Parts: sequence; structure tokens; C-alpha cells
Amino acid sequence: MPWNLNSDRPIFIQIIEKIQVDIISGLYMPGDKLPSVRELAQEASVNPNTMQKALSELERTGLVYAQRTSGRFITEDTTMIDELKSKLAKEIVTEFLENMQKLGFQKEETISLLEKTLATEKSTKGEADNDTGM
Amino acid sequence: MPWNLNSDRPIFIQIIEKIQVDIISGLYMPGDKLPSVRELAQEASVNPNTMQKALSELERTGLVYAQRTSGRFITEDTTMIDELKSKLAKEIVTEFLENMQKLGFQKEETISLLEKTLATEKSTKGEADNDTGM
DNA sequence: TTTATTGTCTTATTTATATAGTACAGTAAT
DNA sequence: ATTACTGTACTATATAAATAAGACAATAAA
Repeated sequence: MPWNLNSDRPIFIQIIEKIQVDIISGLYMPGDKLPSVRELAQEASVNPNTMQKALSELERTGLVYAQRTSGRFITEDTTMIDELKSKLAKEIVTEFLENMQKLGFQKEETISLLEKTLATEKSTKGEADNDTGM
Repeated sequence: MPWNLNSDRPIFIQIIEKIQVDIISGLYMPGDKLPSVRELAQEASVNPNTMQKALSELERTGLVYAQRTSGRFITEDTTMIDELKSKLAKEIVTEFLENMQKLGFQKEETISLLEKTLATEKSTKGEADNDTGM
């Protein structure tokens, strides 16, 4: 599974978000051992230092913890994970509504455009790759 | 009206987006004269070079045009503006659905959370400022 | 005991942004 | 004609991010 990192925003931020999502979606389960810094760096095609920076931040927020020489693990605090999921979902929804509002879309227009898009979607997975070249 | 630029992403990109939205939402009308580079730079509290870079890009895409010494103007091609609005709206909707899907939300959950948020909203304007310190 | 792996730390270099300061030619206003 | 304003161009500097390369101590595995 590719990491899909772009140069729009700092890479270490995108890595943090990616791992957060992987935890929230259940790809990584509480207590799971993460691959080593060097493995993750290679997998994501980034410098180990960059991966380390992202992991340190995840550790600072308590989502993962490091055991000095045996590796790094996902928190077993499922409440924390659930709260993060709610928080991120809320942020995504809020940002979406703000963006649409800035473009001049009213609530009803926003919902109808959303439903239209949902109806048009073929599968649930695998859209993206909208390279408009800007 | 503040420009609300943050350091998350390159400033000149955020300026481009801001002006695009101002054109789409009708704050700037087709044919309108833009403030000078220096004025805009001061208004946005950025360096004139940064503003110039953003304006050059807007010019490259045809949304504004410069008249060497009299100033810069919004395109009178209303079709282009309408198309940009549709394009940006589509991108916003698609990105929103992708993000929610990554978090593990199904279509129905996404819509219900959205409607719940819309119902809870007090006014149509002025949310934002969610500084969680990350 | 030896070896390999772990997280962690350090220094140096490169690149993209943003800023600072200055300059020039064309033109509108005076 | 002079002045002020326009977009545009240029060099230099500062900063954050990413990379490159290497090192260390602790520990699990052999």
C-alpha cells in the first residue's frame, strides 16, 4: 500500500496523519508492534530522520509508545483512539462546510451536491489522482 | 477582512486560493480592478514578492490579466469563473468523502454526521479557530 | 559472548519559501 | 515636464524541511 505523500505540505505531517488514520481505521490494532523506524522510512520512501520526527510527535501525543530497544507499539488506550476519531471527523466535516460556504454554496446546495456525488460514485474505494497540474 | 494565512502550506498558494474564492463568491466582479501588488501585500501582511508570485500564477491560468502600468484586472470570461467554481466544488466534495472514508465512515454515517453538524450550527458564518495546538 | 536490531542523537548539505531592499520602464495624473 | 504609481525584475539573506551519513547505548537473538 503506497503512502501517497506529496510536496504540498511537510512530509512529516502527512506521515503523522497517515499513521493516525491507520490506527483509527483498525489497520493497526491497540498493542500492535510497529515496524522499525528504518523499515517504515524505506516503505514510505523517506529519510529515516523524517520518519523519526513523525513518530516522535505521535509519541508526544500518546498515540504510540516506544520501548527503548524492542520497538514501538500502538497505545492500548482505546478511548484515546475513539476520541481522536471523533475529533478528526469533526474537523473534516467542519472544514468541508467552511470550504463550500466560502465558494457560495448554501447548506441545501452542499447536501444535494454531496448526494449527487455519492450516487454517481461507482465503487466505495479508489478515487483520487486528480492531477490538474497546478 | 483578514487573510487568515497560516504556515501549514506555502503562503503564495493560500493567496492564490483566497483570490480565487473572492472571484468565485463575487467579491471581485469580472472586469474589476485589483489593488496594486504593494497594496495587496500590505493588506495580507506579506512581502510584495510573495504577492507577486501568487498573482503571476493567477495570471498564468487566465483568471486575472495585467495591463503593464495601469493595474491588474479580473477576467471578463464568466464561463471560466463558473467552470472554476464547479471544479473547486467537486474537488472539495471528493476530498471530503475520501477523508471520511479513510477514517472508516460509511456513506450513511457521513451524511448523518454532516446533517447533525448543520443542525447544530448557530449561524451560517464564522466558525473556525480550532486551535488544538498540534 | 557475539551479533544484529532497536530507538535516538548529531553534523552537514540541499532545497523551497519568504523576506528585504533596490531598481527600471511605461503610463496616468498633475 | 514632472511626479507618482504600475507591473516586473534582480540579488541577497533567513528559515524550515528533507536528505545524507554516521554514531551511540541498550537489548534481543544467535
